[in-house]
Amino acid sequence: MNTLDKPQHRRRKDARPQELIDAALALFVEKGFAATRTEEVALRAGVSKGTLFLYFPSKHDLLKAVLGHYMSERIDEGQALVAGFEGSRAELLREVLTQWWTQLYDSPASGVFKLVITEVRNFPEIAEYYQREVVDRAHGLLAGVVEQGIERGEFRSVDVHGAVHSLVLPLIMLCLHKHSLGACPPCAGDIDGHRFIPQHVNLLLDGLCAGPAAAR
Amino acid sequence: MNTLDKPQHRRRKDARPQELIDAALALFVEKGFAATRTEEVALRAGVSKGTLFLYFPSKHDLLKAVLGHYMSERIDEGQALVAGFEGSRAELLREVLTQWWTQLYDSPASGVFKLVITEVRNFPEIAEYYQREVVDRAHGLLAGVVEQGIERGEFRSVDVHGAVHSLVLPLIMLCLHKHSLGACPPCAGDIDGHRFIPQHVNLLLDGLCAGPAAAR
Amino acid sequence: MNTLDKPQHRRRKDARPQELIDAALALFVEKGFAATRTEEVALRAGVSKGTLFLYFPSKHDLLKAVLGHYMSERIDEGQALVAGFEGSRAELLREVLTQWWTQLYDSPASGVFKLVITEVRNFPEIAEYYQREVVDRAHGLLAGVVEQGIERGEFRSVDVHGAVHSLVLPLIMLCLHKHSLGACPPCAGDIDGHRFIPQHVNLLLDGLCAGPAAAR
Amino acid sequence: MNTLDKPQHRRRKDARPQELIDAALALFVEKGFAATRTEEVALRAGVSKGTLFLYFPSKHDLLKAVLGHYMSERIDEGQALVAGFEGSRAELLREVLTQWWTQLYDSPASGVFKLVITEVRNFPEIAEYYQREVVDRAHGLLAGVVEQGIERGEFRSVDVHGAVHSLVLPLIMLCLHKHSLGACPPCAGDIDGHRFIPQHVNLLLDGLCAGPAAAR
DNA sequence: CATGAATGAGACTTCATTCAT
DNA sequence: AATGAATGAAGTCTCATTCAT
Repeated sequence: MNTLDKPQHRRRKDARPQELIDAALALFVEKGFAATRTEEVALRAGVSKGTLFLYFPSKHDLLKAVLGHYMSERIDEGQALVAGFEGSRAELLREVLTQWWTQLYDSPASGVFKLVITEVRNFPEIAEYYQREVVDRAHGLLAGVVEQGIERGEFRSVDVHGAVHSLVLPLIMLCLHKHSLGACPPCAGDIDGHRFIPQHVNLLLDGLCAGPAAAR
Repeated sequence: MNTLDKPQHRRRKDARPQELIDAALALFVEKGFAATRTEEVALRAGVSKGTLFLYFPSKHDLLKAVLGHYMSERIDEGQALVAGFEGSRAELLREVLTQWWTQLYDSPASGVFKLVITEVRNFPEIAEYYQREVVDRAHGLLAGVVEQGIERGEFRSVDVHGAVHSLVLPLIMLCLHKHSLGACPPCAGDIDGHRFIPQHVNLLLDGLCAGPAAAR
Repeated sequence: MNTLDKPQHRRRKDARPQELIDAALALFVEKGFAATRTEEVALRAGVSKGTLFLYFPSKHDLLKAVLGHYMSERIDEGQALVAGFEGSRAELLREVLTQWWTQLYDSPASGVFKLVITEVRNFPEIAEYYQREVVDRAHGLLAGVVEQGIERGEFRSVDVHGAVHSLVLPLIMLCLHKHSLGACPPCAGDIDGHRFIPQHVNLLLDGLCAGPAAAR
Repeated sequence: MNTLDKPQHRRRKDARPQELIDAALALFVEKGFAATRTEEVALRAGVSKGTLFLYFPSKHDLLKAVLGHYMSERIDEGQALVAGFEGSRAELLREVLTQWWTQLYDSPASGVFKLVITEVRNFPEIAEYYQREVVDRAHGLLAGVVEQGIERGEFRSVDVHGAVHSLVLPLIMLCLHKHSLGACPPCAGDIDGHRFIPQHVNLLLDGLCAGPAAAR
């Protein structure tokens, strides 16, 4: 039977894993891994309970697939952005952190942070993968930019790692908020990420570029 | 019946709820609410399965007790610290954020952030309580200080709420990290909170105090 | 999907609720509702613990299903019997009470009386249903016949409700006995329902038909 | 320490078992043995959980005490009533069944029937005791009276055991009803035992005394 | 491939019973 | 003798996973 005979059917079948992963991400992020039933994931993906297990041998493997799927490519994008940028390091940071992060913040992938925070201690293998493939790569990328900025005299000679954390941690926190308190009725619209991201970057770049700090 | 009549008996009974809450906090933070068995909590508190239910009618009520127990009083401390401080608003922020937050960071209460992030969407009643009693109060406290700083001419005229978020979100994130990736072998010592907290505060105060920002 | 498409599969699934209800009736009647474990019911129905909960959301719902299942249709039969009978009201009572009740007595449905007696105070919703759908309907049916008998001059002018109770209560008691003391070794065969029912009906019809009672 | 030194205390202590038995009867009858908690019994008797176990080694022993306590002496009373009666057997039956049974019906002991019906199959030892000490004695008592009535020519020559059952079963059923459906809101006052008992006895005596029954 | 009925380990919770006070 | 805190066996119910159809 030729593959081309049933394009619709075929396309569905090929898309299944991704549909299941998307459904799983949404539900795991909303309710937590343990509190999400496999049947809910299946139904949200439009298949039946048993079908999920044709594609993923266990709920735990589904979690691993979810976590492995969303971040690496984003970091590739970030690396490309940095590599191709010609201009001041301050401008680069502004560019990277606003554009790149805003995209991430707006996408479902923003939920991965919550999922990792929540589950990493229950599944140690995830820790190693995530630290290596996501945290270290992303941190390294930004640390390189800050270092260049210091070398070029754009930035004061601050602690590079600390500065990167000051830049990035609020952005991660923004993503966490979006999927926790920020998703609850009493505080809807509490924080507007689209306004906050550039404000935050500007404030920190001011700190980085400032002359010998006023009164310390 | 006087409390002193049955010292051993009484003393245990009075201490039990706190012991159970402490055990529950540790385990809920480590493994998540759903993935923690009530028996584990009981055993960690040194009692048997059934005893837990003498003090808390259900696992869910235990969670509520845990969440209600740790934060409010910390914020009272912060308010006292702010109210009693005479000096520049920059110094006040430095004081509050380093001393106060370092204490929080070092205590088990730091885990509450993870617990809230994780469970707030499963238990809507928690959202309202936490937003009102913790988030709003803490944010208001710091926003007041920043506002005073602007009025006094210490700080530039920045967006107050944004600035507070830039100050606070990394500190919350630090607490989350401590109980997630930071607690996993591959990244032990990844971030040193004791170093980072003052660095971060300084960097941001530089940004707040800077003259008309260089190139924006 | 046609029922005939999956004969084995379907036929089992369709039969399950009834099999479970039958098993539950037998065990609830024998041991009482609270003293019967759900797993016993499941095993007696030939399925495993969890399967029961695919068909009934809780043990309590199973009880409601059991109670709702056995009586209403029997009363329909009684009503048909009465409606279609042409002959003396005495004969009709003899017919209805011996034939109809003997069938009931011989069937597992006879246990429902014990179950209702036992559980009605724990589950108030059952009381209302049972009083309305079973007690009132059955009593009304017989009261109608007795009334007709009096109108036609077959019976003396007795208290209708009292007479119906005198007729019916021993028959209910017979069913209760069958499933309590009567089912215990020391008194097996203590009362022979098949002999007693017609004897009892005759004795009472004698009372109903008697001339002005001898010495009262 | 002399017994007379603490009359109040002493009297309480001596009364404890009976108070516990009374409390247990009420609750076991209302909710069933399995569904009644020992603590409820203790509280209703005005003592604490542990105290119950000073007087009864187990919940099951409490049940046995309850069942053994209420019936035997009533039957002694009945025997005395019968033995001392001079007059027609019909009058004797009327006397015994109305006076004696009405007392029973009005007292908490009426609940024992429900308790026995409910629990006899779970506790086989009860069956033997109850059949021997209560059922057989009471049945024998009445059967003797009916037999005498036949011998004296007062009653027609009916089946003695059947007649006794026709007489007694509705009265037992009355007691059961009082503690089951009759105790539920929708049917309060449904049956008035005080009216029904004499009516029923009269109706049956009419049957017993009737001339050669009409059309049989 | 897809389904969904079935399973059974395991979770939360109750409660008879014990025992230190 | 009386209490009531503590225990842990046992019960109800859930849900990841399997497998006949």
